[in-house]
Amino acid sequence: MMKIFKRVHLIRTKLYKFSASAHQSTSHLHSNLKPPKANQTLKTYLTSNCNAKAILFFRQLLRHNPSSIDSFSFLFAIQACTKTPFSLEGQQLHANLIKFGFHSVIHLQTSLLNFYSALGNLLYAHHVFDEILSKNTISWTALISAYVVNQKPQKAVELFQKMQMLDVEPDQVTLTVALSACAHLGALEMGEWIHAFVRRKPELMADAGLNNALINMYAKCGEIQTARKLFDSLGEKDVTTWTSMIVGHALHGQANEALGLFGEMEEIKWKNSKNKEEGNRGSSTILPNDVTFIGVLMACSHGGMIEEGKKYYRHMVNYYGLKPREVHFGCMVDLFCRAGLLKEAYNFIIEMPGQANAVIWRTLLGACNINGEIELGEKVKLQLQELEPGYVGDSVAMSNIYAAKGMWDKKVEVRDQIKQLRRAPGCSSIEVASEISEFISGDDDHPLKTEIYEALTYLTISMKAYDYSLQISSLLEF
DNA sequence: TTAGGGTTAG
Repeated sequence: MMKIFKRVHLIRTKLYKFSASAHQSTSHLHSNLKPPKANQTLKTYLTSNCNAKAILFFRQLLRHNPSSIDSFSFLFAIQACTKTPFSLEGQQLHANLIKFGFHSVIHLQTSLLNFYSALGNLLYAHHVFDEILSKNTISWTALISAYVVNQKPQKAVELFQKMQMLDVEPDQVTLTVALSACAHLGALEMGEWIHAFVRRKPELMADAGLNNALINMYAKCGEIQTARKLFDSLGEKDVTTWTSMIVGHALHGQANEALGLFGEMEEIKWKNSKNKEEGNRGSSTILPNDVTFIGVLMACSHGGMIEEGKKYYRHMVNYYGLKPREVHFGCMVDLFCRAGLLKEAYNFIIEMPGQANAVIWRTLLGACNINGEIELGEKVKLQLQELEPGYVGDSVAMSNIYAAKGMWDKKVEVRDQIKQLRRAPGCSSIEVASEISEFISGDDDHPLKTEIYEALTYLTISMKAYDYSLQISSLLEF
């Protein structure tokens, strides 16, 4: 163990020296550059979502007119890579901005953090954050957001607390992101603490996004009445305010409340269009979006309202012209499954455009388990075998279906297959520490488990960071 | 001309 810590220390020292020397040698360069016209073009591509064109244009500048590139050009180019995202091009930009001496420009660093987060690469995102010398509220928020977006809410909350300890003042965006983490975790106490913090500052209380995040947090933490009270108290409501509340009611099985709110939303729209005909000015119209319909369909599904669900689905497509996404198909399958209409669910999956994902098939497999549908269950299991062959849960569900019907031979057969699956080694992220990695996976109750995990985490970060600095130098050609 | 945001099936 000591050897690992020493190694980690050595790597960290090397990295620190690498990053410090880069800052010293090049940080003066960007300040002398004049803002070029080229940035206008880059920005136009970016706002019209022509991200590939933005990258190609940047490449042309780099090859033929590098003196016209400043830190703004890099910023727009990184943003173009983040939106799509373009993984390799973004990393090449990272390498090039180091070459240009822009690596300690905080706007670029924060943008890079966001880029790596969009790739799902939290190690690099965190490493870019570590390299920021004077971390501010925005860079902290970007890091916390990266962990939330990548489904690590616990880490996000820890960072939010660390930020407080370091006396970095959170703003409305930080609090919104932190509330999202609380909602994911069901961390009501922390959510309430944030609400109390918000109440003390009038400028925060006026922020629409923050209020929406509060409604969502209360609803997800089981405090649906508090959520509704807050919702009713808000004067200005946007589509997300309505959607958050509809989803909240739907999750609590309150289908009538959810659908009632959706009705109110549409009523405002009707009133407004009538006002328009009569030449009066009404309040601003709020159109439901595709997420609103996820809430509506969830309400129908949780409330066992099959016909209503089908009706709203048609309404979404035919009246609002919204294109259903995979998630909407999933809602419909869930709707049929909860009502025990497994054939309908299966037909819906077969007829939906594109390939159904594993989650959708798994919803049906779960329903087959509850309803003892062996034949259909086997058919669904074959699909899942294709999509995610190593997923043990599907085999467990299948073995339960057999067991419930007393088909013990079949059950034993599947159980044996599960054992085979488990024999495959778990994912060990670090080769050098494979021994420890295996040791942990075999002993969940080990008294030093936390310490070992900590050491492994540090080691992973350091190794990755080292590898990252090497990659940067090999990527300098763009 | 700059960086970070909320709602999304199981």
